[in-house]
Formats: sequence, structure tokens, C-alpha cells
Amino acid sequence: MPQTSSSLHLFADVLARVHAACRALAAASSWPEGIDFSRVVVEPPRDASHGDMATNAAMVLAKEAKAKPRDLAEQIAERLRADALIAKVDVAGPGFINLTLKPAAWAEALRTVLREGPAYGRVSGGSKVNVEYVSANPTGPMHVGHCRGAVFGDALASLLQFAGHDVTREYYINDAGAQVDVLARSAFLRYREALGQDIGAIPEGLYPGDYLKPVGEALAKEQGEKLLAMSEAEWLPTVRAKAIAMMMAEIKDDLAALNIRHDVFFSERSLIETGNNKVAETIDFLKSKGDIYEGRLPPPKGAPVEDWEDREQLLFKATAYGDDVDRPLIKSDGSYTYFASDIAYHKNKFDRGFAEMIDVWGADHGGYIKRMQAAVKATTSGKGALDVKIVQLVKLLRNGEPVKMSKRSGDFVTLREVVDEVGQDAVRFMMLYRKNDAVLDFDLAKVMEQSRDNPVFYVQYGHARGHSIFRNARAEVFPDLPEDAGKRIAWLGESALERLSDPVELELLKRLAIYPRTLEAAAAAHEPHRIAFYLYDLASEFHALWTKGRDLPYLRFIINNDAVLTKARLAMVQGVVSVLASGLAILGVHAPDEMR
RNA sequence: GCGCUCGUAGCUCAGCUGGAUAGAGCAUCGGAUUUCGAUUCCGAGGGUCGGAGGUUCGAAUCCUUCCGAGCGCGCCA
Repeated sequence: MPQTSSSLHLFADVLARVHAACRALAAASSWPEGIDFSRVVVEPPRDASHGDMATNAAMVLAKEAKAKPRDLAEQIAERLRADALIAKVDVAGPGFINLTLKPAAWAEALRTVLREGPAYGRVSGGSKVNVEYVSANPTGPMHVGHCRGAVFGDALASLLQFAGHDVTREYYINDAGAQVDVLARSAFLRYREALGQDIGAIPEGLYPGDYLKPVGEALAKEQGEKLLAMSEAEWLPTVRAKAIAMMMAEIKDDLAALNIRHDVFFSERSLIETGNNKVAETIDFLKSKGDIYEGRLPPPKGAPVEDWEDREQLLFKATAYGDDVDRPLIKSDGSYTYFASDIAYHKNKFDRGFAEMIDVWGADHGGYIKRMQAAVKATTSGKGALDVKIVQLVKLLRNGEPVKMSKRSGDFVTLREVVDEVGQDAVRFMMLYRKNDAVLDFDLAKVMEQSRDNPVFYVQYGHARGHSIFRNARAEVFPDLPEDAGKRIAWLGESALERLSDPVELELLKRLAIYPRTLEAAAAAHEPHRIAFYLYDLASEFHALWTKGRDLPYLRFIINNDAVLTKARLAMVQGVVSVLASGLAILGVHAPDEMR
């Protein structure tokens, strides 16, 4: 289990106190041994009037403690009332224990934010995790459809890293199937074209895009007319390798435009290299476990398969691990199915030390999850776990109208076109401002708007506004307020934070205090979108407080005749700025000091 | 036909893995605003959480079953 960093964060701290109270009570009341406290949680109540935090301890423990929830709640409450951090304890409803903390607790929470700075909410000591994402076929530039999985995977990896995991970002290159041979043939045409031949229209079934022209030109330059004299079987490996290399370079460029970088690029072809055939090895391994057999499959029930041929074939016993049917490993032409090499690939991940694997796939691969999880179970004897995150379709719009067309490829919009038009921040944030398994509307016009309707702008503006306040404070009250973030945080760390007492201010501090908890939950659920929503809420409260200062001058951040209060308020602003910057960094979105 | 995902305000979506009177934004209506440079803020109306059962102290959340949408269903990746 991950360890929380040096200081306990407020929610974890209070949870520990509740646990302690329960244990003390357990000892005093001779409860049965080995009671499970893990279901006891401390969370913010839905209704703020109930207090700052609520715990379900009494309701969860009632059965085992053989007591009525309300009675038990009273006993636990009695012990919590003695706690120095807690101002008020109430028992409500079916047995909730509502806690109201002393104001000093919130000041202390802000002090924690400032002390830890960029590390606030960070955890260390987590497990090794492999996150595989993008893995687009190396047959052309990336299109918008790839965008979402790319951004999602990248943000999830960052999130898990922040949550203490040892994360490897991986890209699986599908460079072994039939489609890369098609790529090679398409590139060969462009090669002939580069040598001055008239190739006419690109035949049906080959890739028509202009992006293969540079490949043809490069081949012409390197090989001259040498390849023309060869048979396809002879030139194909050379052309294929060149085309894949250039496509991968292009994909890496596209990813860089979104600020995405992988640690490992894993080649499918490397699995079946002669002399080192991992796929054969894996099949043998499964055979020895009795998970593979020769058999027949019933024809698929859905759309009729025209050339269906009932044949004896090599099957993986996926049904033994929760799948619906057993799955073929070898095609009728004798080559491996994609699934076969994918089994070998995931086994390889496990063998490299990743018991935890996460794959990010597009929605059209949903039907593939069960068999892959079955395969992981089988090859790792249940020790490996694969979580597959499906990212749903992105509907690209402009002012509500669907966008099709592309200047470059003829039939799809490239990732690059979208990033060039709206910028990487807008793309990244919007892709994360939705649950991954929900369809997403991406409106090119809307994400450029500077309004509350555009969450990217709204959150970034929150960060910029914080800095704007620092600039004003520097001009009006504190010429010494450091520009450097680290120095400024240290400088503000010595503020009289107990001066922050207005309910609106305390609300903001509570929001900051809950950040580590939000991160922890988002990481555990593999759901980076929760951070995007949290940031939006935080920015919203910050903007609201700023605007309140317009009507109520005593709530302004800068109070010219009260340097002590101003400094405390600036410390609060710094807390907001720090957390906004931290959350945006996890999402891979810039936190600007000013908007332009 | 089967499997997976989904169904929450007029629209777009959250809902912290079972908690209290289900929340935001947009849109609508009503207010505030020559600010600490910012398209910002406050308030109101709006709900059978697709329908029906079930599990328990308690269900939008879990189970069953219908209805509806999307995706998938050897030898594509």
C-alpha cells in the first residue's frame, strides 16, 4: 500500500483519529477480535450544514460490535469530543457522526499546502504499473480519434505517478500484421512515383494518403532503382521497415505536439523473430497448462460470415477464465492471430515485472476485453491484473456542426490539424473533462471561447488571476513579495493564517484540504477526469470569492491598511495557485501566469 | 441471437465504488458590476435518476427483468 507523504493530510488525519477512538472503544467494550475497520471512512457531508466531515463508523461497525448504530455512534462521539482538533460532534440520522473542526484545523491545512508546495498530495512507495496507450498502427499520421486515448493514457500515467506508483508508459507497435504489408505496397508505389513512373490512381485497398510520398522519396534516394528489379517478396522487408520507421517518427512528432512521450516502444514483430519466438513459447506454455486444444468453433451469430469454413483449429480455452467462447490462435494461412501475439505481449509485460497492467483502448475494441483478461489470468496464474480503460468516440464539431474533411489525408481529420487550431491545452483539458467511457462532443469553436462555458479557460484564468493578485500586492503593499514560486511560498509561510476566518474563506481552505483525497480516489479508480472537475470547482470558488470582494471590500485579498491580513490572504491565494498548478500539471495542461 | 458500455434538469454532463433534502455549467427568468487588468458574481424555476421488482438501517450506485442507444461478435488490428 502507498504511504502518505511526511505529514498526514487532514482527511487521513481525522480518519486516523476516528480509528483510534473506535479501537479504544473496542478494547474497553470487549468487542470480538479482528474487526475490519477498513470500511470506516471520513468524508465531507453532502450538506455543509451537517459539519465539516462525517463518518459512517457506527453504522459500519454496529453489526460486529453487536450494538445499535445510534448507541454506538454516541459512544464513539463521546471519545471524539475529547479530541483537540474537533470542535463539535453530533450524531445524526441513522448513525452518522458529524464532525466540526476547530478553525485552526483549516489554517493548519493551508500551512500543509504551503509547506509541501508542488509535492502537496503526492504519495510515494506504490507498486509498479504499466500503462499502455495510443498504440496506433504505424500506417499513417494520427487522427483525432487517437487523441482521446493518448491524452487519457498520458494523464492517467501522470496521476498514478503522483500517487506513488512506479509507472512505465508504453506503446505497442503493431508492425507484424497484414496491414503493414499493405503499407509497404502503398509506399512502393510512391517509390516508383518518386522515380518518375506514372502510377495512376492508387488502387483500392492501398493507403491513398499523401503522407506516404516522403517515404517513396526517401526510398528512391537511398536505394536508387535497385528495388525495381526485385520481386515483391524481396523488396517488401526493406520497404516495410523504412515505411514503419518513418510513420513512427511522424507519430512521435504528433504525440510531441500534445506533449506526450512514452518510455517504451514495444515492437510486435520482435515477439516472433526467428530464433526467439515468444508467441510460440507462450503457446507452448499454455499448452503445458492444458489451456490450449484443437477444436472447432460454432459460426458467429451476428452478421453472417460469407467465407465461413468449419475447421479444426488451435484454440485457447478462454471460457475457463471467464470469456464467452474459446479463441483461435492461428489463422487458416498458418500465421498467428493478433490475439496470439497479444497474449505473448502481455505475458512479456508480466515477465518484465508488471503485475499491474492498464491498457487504454478505443470503443471498438470493447469486445476484446474479456479474452485479454482471460489470457492474462491464464499466463500469470492469476497473479497479474489487467485493467482495460475504454475511451469512447469523440464527435468533432464546429459551432455545433459536425466536422469531417481533411486537407491532408482526404478522409479523416488529423490530430495535428486539431492541435494546431485550438492548442494542446484545450485539447488535453477537454479530453479529460469527461468520463472516459462517455461519448465526447469536442467543439472547436467552444474551446476557444474565453468564458465560464469553457472550462479550460476558466481554470487557467483562475491560476492567472492568482498571479495577477501577486503583481498588485507587490505594487501596493509588499514590494518584497518574491517572484520565484519557492521563495514566495516560504515568504508567505509565516503568515498569520488564523486571520482567515470568513466562512467563504474557510470554504476555500476546505476545498484545498480535500485535494489529496481527490487525487487518491482518482488514482484508485483510474479516473483522471475527477481532477479536471475538482480544478473547475476550485477555480469556481476562487472566482466567486474574488467577486465578493467587489461588494464587500473587507473580503478583498489586498487590504491596504492591514498588511497582516493581506499577507494571510495572499497565503490563501498561493494555496489555490499551488493546487491549480499541481492539478493542471497532472493533466498536462499549462498553468499560465497571465492570460492573453 | 449473445456480450460489453451507457440511460440523471430543456441541453451537455458530475455524483468521491452503498449514505442524509440527487449537484454543476449552458439555456430561461430576476438581480449586481466605471473591480485587485480580465466574458465575472448572486438568486429563482426546472427531477418518477429509462420502467418494474428485489437485497438492507439506507440504492442513481449492487441483483433480476423489461425498454431504448452505442460498440463488438474465427482467419482485421
